[in-house]
Amino acid sequence: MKLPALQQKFVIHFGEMGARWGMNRTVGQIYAVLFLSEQALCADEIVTALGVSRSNVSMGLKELQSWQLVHLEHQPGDRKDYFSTPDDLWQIVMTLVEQRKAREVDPTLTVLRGLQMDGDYKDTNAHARSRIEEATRMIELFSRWYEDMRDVDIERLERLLTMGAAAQKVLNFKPRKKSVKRKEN
Amino acid sequence: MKLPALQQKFVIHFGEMGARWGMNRTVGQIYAVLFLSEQALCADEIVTALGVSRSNVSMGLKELQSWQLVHLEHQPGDRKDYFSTPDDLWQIVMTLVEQRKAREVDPTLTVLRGLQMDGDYKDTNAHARSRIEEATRMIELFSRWYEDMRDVDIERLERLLTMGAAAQKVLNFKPRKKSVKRKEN
DNA sequence: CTGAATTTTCAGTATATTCTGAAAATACAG
DNA sequence: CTGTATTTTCAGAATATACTGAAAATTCAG
Repeated sequence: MKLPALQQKFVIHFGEMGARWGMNRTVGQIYAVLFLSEQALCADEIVTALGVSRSNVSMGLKELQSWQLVHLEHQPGDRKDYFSTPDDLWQIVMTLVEQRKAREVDPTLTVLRGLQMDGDYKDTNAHARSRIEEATRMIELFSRWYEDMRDVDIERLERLLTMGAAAQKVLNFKPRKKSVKRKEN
Repeated sequence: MKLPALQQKFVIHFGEMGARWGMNRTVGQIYAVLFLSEQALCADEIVTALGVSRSNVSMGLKELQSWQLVHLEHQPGDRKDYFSTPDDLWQIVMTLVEQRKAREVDPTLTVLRGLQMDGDYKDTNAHARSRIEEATRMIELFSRWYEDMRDVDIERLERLLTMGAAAQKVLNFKPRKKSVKRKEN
């Protein structure tokens, strides 16, 4: 299971990306290997593909399972664990979004609401209070939207995305807000 | 500029979150302090609010400027630099999204397209090729949607989000795809 | 049961990141 | 210019994170 050069590049890039997504490099790489593989792979195949220790792969797979990004299966007459990613890329994207929401957005909402319940809240200065409330409102808006959208399948989503964009263009006859400055990269 | 307990909690939470968002804890905290403050603050005020070193604040502010999340200004008759966050929360959210896209999505798209240009590409096995192509297509779909949406102002966005959700509910008379399993939190 | 195959755990090590204080650079009033 | 206020840089220390190999735990065929 030595990886061909091209797949190597893919794997390395997803290692870097994984690191920005709250996994670490190895976890990202393990995922990438599984993503490209047609068959489910066992831990040792991943070890040779990536050249990292067996224990590292074991920990990485455990993390991917906690993200619900890989699926464990067995092959008849083989005691090993085999891992694979869903065939449906859309499902993968939704899982990623769901997990990030659970790890980033939901706890933030909990904290923000908690602050507003807090005994000291009324003593906080008006400006800070209104920023906290505004932030809460905005996050709730997105959460609600996301929850409505969560179960759309990909064909419908494509339609909705196109629709949203078209609607936006129509509404946008009026002069635009100045856009956020972009950064080259 | 010692922070009241409630604001302290807010700041600490955004420190944790900042860490998951590719800044580090201190950078997140600096941002949180500025976000809650009505007036622009100078570096030393942030130092006392957070109890970290002056140089750490200096580096943190530099990073926040590179993310375009804070704005530097001056007060008449004062040589110090003062920093603030935009009043418009919507603009802040758009900046965050823009930056993450620039740091996560765009480079990935570049790599994926690069692989397909690569001399070895045709030699790669069919399954890996089709996964790479599928991923490219999906990321392009979202990028295009995002680019269409980028300049919407908040009132319009609220309408669009509501519209999208409503449209989704109407389309959803037909049986749903099974949803991604959710995790409690 | 027993023992081989396999996975998991974990203490210690290696690596990477963040933070600090001191020194250097910059900015500008007088 | 000179000197003071301010910000930035950076080498080294502190901290946090990731990785390994060896040992322990688990699984299951015989």
